[in-house]
Amino acid sequence: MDVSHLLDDLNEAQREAVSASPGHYLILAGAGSGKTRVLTHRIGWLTQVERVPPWAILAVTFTNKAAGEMRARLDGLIPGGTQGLTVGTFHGIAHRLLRRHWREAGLVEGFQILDSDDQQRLIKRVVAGLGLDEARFPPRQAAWQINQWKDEGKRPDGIEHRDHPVTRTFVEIYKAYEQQCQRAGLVDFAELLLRAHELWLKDPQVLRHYQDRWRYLLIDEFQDTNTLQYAWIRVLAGTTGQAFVVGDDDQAIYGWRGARVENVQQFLNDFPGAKTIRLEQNYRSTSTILNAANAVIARNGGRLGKQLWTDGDEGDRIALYAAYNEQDEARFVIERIREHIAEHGNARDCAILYRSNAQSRNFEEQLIQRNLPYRVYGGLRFFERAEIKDALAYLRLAANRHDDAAFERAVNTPPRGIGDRTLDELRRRARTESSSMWEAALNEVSTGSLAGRAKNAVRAFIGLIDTLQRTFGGHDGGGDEPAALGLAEQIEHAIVHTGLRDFYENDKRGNGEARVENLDELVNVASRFEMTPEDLDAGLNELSAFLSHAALEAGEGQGEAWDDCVQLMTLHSAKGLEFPIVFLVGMEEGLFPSQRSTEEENRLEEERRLAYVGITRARRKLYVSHAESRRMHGTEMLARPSRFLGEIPPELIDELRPRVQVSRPAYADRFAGTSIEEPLPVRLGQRVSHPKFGEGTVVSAEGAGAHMRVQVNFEGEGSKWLVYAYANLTAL
DNA sequence: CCGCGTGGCCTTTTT
DNA sequence: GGCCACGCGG
Repeated sequence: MDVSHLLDDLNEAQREAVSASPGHYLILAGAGSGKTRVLTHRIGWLTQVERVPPWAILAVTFTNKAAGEMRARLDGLIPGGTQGLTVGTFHGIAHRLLRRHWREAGLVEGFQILDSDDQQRLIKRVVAGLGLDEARFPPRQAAWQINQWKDEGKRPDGIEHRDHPVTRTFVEIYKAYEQQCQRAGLVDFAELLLRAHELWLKDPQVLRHYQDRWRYLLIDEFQDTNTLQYAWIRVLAGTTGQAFVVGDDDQAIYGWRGARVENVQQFLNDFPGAKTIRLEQNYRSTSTILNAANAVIARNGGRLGKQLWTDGDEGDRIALYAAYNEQDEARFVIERIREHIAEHGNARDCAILYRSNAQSRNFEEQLIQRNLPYRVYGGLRFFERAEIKDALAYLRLAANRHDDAAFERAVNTPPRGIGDRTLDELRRRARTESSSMWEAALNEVSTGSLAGRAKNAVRAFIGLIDTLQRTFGGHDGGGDEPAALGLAEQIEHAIVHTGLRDFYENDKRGNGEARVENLDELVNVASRFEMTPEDLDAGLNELSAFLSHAALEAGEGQGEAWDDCVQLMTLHSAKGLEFPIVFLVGMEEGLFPSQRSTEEENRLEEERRLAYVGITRARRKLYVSHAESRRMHGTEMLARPSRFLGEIPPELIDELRPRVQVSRPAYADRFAGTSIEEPLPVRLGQRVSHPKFGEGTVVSAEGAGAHMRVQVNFEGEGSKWLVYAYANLTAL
């Protein structure tokens, strides 16, 4: 068989990876080095040369988008040859596994998935139910902690320091939350992975089955794996599986959400005989851009080491613009974009990348003013919209009465006279009888102490859900059921008969019209929905499959990627993408690197990797900019240029609009962390006294001169930001 | 139950 | 500055 198409057009390192002999491999793939290509061609090689049956291959990605791209490229590469191949996200694969083995995993058959928003609401109610002070145990933080524990594979009984009062309380919240989920048949994202992992550990037969099946494991973005995902791969690989992991330690930017770059190093220890192959030739950027990226990332310690190179052009120098303020910065960027478009370029060639979402506003305002089309990535996705979740809550409730998260959402949206008082009563009853809200409602209607009006309202709601289910043609027992409604009809029916549509139509808050459109779109989406063979295989019904799909794949943000629009996004969302022209904006100390990351070396290095990611997004031309003054959180702040700018070799930079002020130090010295630091009037760690707040310690400072602010951690009062010039602090 | 005023907060994001 | 959660008054 001719397999030349698998190796032609590959460089030597890529070929080595694609055609590697059996064993474990770590592919260190630099930015733009053809990583996806290597992954897909490796799969082609395995199936066509090594004669590995496709069903023995498992390819894991982090996002649905990445999984979809891989599938599409495989289809192009090995036509018809991908039958039975598993490509999916960690969560998607865990989900399928649990559907198939729900009994062994200790779940109910029709379990549903809780998204982060549902999870947080549920935890909030758990915190309230335990009688805890929400100020001392914020639901947000509790959710974060629980997810962190789950990501580390920990159940309440396995948590250390449970004798510490604060930890103990969080463990209690965790326990109570777990019980609620179990009773309601709900599984959150982290739980999907944890359950699947536990299933393997406690059921050797199931594990054996999958170890025997998936002998070839390919993992994308390996540097982003967390503890549990890594454990998952190890268990699944067992002693027979072969792991081919692809990643880049220099692009690890998700440490804050539990990803462990250390896993890359760990892999070499844990997988016997693992070999490392480096992909360093870059096919994306000019050598100028690569040299800048290499120089910046070289400042990080503990790297596995890689040096990007290209045999392409040197290209333009990097343009640096020092703006007066954030508006001047936006004006500069938009002007360059206008010039580009005027020279018959496309708007979509240009990307504006920033550290935090709030920075998009300035650019959006000026883009609107100049009448340029743009698209902001991120933000609310389709299935995360309130009206969509409202509609789905009715379906969830019709499918499973004990889904408290859905009950709470549906019960009074639209308003039907079931207020907080009534709900508190139902919650109290559900808690004491450890039942679902639905059961509590039933009991309350028959034997409860609710006032007449409230009781009627609750009774009407129960009737509404029952009717809904009957109309759907569910499995409600009765002999002569009407023909079952299709998914789209069910949704349409629910939207109309629950009053949701009317409610949003008459919504005077201005966006009602858009919400109704979204509801209509939901019906459209449902009518186009098709179950995958895996869904059918797992024995899912259409509704369950659709609901899972909604939670697992929240859909696109606004707009379509293919329109000719200027692209605006955070540096994090830009990972994996590339653009001919990139504007890296807001390169200022305190913003990028962000204030909170400058105190710890680890976090600073992660910021630096983010800078590396940003620089390497650009194909032809990179602009970097910073503003000397910027409005942040409502106040004008002065900021020094980012240290990362100073880390780019000066000879690669073209400074636009050279500064005329003589009062400022010359170029190199303007950058923080290079040589001159403006002296601070206080030291970090300095003990100070404040007339009102008492004594405390200076923990950080930002800005300069009259605008300088310091953060002081006061005993008893907590930490506060104070404008140094007015704070009247005395050093102790 | 709704609308409005106030106070606190404030990186990054996918599943 | 802007968003969101909460509390009060109609």
